[in-house]
Amino acid sequence: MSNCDACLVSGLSICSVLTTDERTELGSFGHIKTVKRGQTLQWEGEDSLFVANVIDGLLKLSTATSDGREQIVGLAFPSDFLGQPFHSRNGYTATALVDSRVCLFTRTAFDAFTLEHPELGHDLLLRTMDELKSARHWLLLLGRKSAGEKISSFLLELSRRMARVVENQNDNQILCPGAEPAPLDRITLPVDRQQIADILGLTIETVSRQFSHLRAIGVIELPDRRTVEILDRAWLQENAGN
Amino acid sequence: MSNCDACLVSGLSICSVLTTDERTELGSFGHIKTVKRGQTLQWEGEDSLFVANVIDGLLKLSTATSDGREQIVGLAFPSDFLGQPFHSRNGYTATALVDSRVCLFTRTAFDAFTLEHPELGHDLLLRTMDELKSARHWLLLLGRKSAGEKISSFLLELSRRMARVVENQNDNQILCPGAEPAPLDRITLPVDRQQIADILGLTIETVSRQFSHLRAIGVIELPDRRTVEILDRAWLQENAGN
DNA sequence: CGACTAATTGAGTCGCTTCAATAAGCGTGG
DNA sequence: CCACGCTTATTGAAGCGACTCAATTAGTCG
Repeated sequence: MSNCDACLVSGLSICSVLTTDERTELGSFGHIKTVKRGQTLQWEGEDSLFVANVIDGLLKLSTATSDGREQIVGLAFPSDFLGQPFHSRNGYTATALVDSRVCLFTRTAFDAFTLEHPELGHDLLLRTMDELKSARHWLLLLGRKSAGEKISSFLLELSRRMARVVENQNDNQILCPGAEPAPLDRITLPVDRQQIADILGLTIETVSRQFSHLRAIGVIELPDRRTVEILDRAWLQENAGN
Repeated sequence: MSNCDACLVSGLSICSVLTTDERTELGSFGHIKTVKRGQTLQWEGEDSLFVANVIDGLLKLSTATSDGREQIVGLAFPSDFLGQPFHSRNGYTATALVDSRVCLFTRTAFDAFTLEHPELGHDLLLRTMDELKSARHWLLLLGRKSAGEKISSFLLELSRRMARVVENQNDNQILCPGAEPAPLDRITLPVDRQQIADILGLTIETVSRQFSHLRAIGVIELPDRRTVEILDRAWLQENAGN
């Protein structure tokens, strides 16, 4: 049983639509699980036994071909929902990119609870629609953009999402639904070059070359391999190919 | 006002979860609209004023870059749901590929009705999750598959989906939820080469060359430019790169 | 039958990948 | 604290797959 009142993401996660009592009830059959970096929470195609809220850390959602080519289909940041409610099989593999904590529910119990609380189902719908929207946006990126445009898009998107995470970490009680925090100009990359390649449908060498190129023309700085500093955001926006 | 009892897709569309009375109520503020081939039902980024059920025909859902590159992000077959409930802006452009008919609802009225009928919202959730699943599957295709694998995947997927449409046309009253009809070996392509290219993130020439190659090695036959006959389905499955 | 569009085929180019070598971080233990 | 080894990233050179540009052929419809 988890302590929802102290939950870092209770204001942004799916739980935020519930009353205190309802949240306590849902929390009574959820529990917190630690997922170590590299550990896989669920495998694509296997039985969908659990759903979860990400409390902190970061996970990648991925699919792969039988011969081992991988495509990352999403990233799950704190407060994101994870898993396949009402479905018997997992649609993707979920692996922790850094040590993470998730609030885990058995799928069937969560399903039943959702059916009794339509507002939860409604919030799930909105979240799923949002994910669908960004997945489709990513289709355009993968299908039609050049390597340079992919990198620019990635940096802008990451800057935006990381800002939300940081915002929530700094002050998780004050919530401004819909209000977007200012994007970060200094990003600590949560993923290595190979994973950037797997997100953008490129190779590690191409990612590296594009980074070097952006640095050479003064658009970004690379203080160390996990940090990107955006010097010319406008340039990135003009060259993201949107 | 539309006549739901005579609706060709009432058994498969989102309406199927409603009681007869509810369906009549929903139908009372829906109306049937004809969309001619090439006509656009909604533009990406504009106000989300309507949602719709596809009754018959076929529409493409697409996004584009500012310089005109297009990516098709989905196809809407009869009984598919179209639009952005609970969202103020359209997430994609929807254009009829052939003369089509849709059952149109004003978005706000549909939203209100959905909130009063949780089972409709629940069905919407399941459909959205399904679309998300296939969108993510498509990310793997666009990001990691070769042109040949893309074409193979496309033919198999199309064969599967067209079979469902034909099944429903032949006998729209007998419903076997979950039961998949046998995939078709003779497909009438609902799209031209350019649109196949826009779906697969390729050029028209590459699509054409891949088709020619498959014909040369005896995997398919091309009786005319809108027909593909699958001679060796197993080969396609082995070379679809899943 | 002739004009138009869609599709195919060919030749050449380009961008990304592949393969290979070097360099830079980073943790460990001396 | 620095040397050492390991992992991760960068850079270079060569190859190839898909694209571009261009010409031809095959359908389609008045």
